[in-house]
Amino acid sequence: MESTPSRLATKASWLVSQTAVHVRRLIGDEFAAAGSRGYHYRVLAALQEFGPASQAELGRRCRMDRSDVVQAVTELERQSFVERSADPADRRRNIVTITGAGRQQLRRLDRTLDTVQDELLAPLSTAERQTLVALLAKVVKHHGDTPTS
Amino acid sequence: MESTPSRLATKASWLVSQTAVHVRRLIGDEFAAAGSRGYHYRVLAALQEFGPASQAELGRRCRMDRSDVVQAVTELERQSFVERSADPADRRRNIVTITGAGRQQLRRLDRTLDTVQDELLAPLSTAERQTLVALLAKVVKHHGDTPTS
DNA sequence: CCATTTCGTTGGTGACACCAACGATATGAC
DNA sequence: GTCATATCGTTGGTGTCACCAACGAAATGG
Repeated sequence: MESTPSRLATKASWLVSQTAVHVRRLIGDEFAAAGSRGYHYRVLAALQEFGPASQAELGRRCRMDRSDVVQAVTELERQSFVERSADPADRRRNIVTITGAGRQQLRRLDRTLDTVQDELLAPLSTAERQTLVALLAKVVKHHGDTPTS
Repeated sequence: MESTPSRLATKASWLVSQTAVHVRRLIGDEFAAAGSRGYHYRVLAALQEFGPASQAELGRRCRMDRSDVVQAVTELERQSFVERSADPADRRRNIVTITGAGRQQLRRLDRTLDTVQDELLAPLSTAERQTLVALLAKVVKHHGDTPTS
């Protein structure tokens, strides 16, 4: 097997990107089989944990663009996993609510996601997994607090 | 600031993906300013480290699809960063060679990439950075040895 | 010699992230 | 109150990366 350039193999940016590729592969297949994708899971998770929310709030919580929330919610609505209703208190807003079927789908996605974590972190010990998660959390938090815009 | 669902924030897959998003943001801007993108860097790096190569070999080294190599090499050729020539020993192959200008571009991208590593890993100590790189390398290596196909 | 494989190429697809602009609505300053 | 400003949902784009199918040309192995 041809080896990859050391310039790449030793850089954190490359390793992160390639790991993310694997994440997408693992999740993509499983989610597609369930008729969902990453964006759908994010929205369902946010609704489950924080209750009904406007699309703008969902976007901020899930790190999604407003326009992508529109599409995700539309697709989830078509699958009867969420409901969209006008906010009487603020007529600009929609209130998005998760349904029973949505909760069920979320549980299903949660299960597959748990096995994905195991596959992804297979070569690491329990301690190493915790270390990796902690370090990545630190990086993500830092960039969340120090936004680009 | 609205917080993200704990389902997401605690999962390695989410943290990896979000970190990769930051990597793309950091690299994307800088590379675009230099008229390049990730694929271009990969090809230039492989050519620099291993010398002239066929497109198929570049694809295997850089984890790129054959068709994506075609486009990247075409664009690099248009910028005079590489040259494409037929392989006399195997008329199916092209031999791709990096040019002087290509080496210069690679050095430029290398520099910006170094500063990107610093920005990305800013919240981590030197020891933590090494740990993170080692853990990710283990994950990437594992999935490289255990290919999907 | 023929089946199989490899190579470059074309022309798609999908996921994710993002941007600009719009009308409708809410809010804050004055 | 009025008016500038900001927010919300929506539409309709764009770019990057990853990937797939199919093709002709060429090499290879049995």
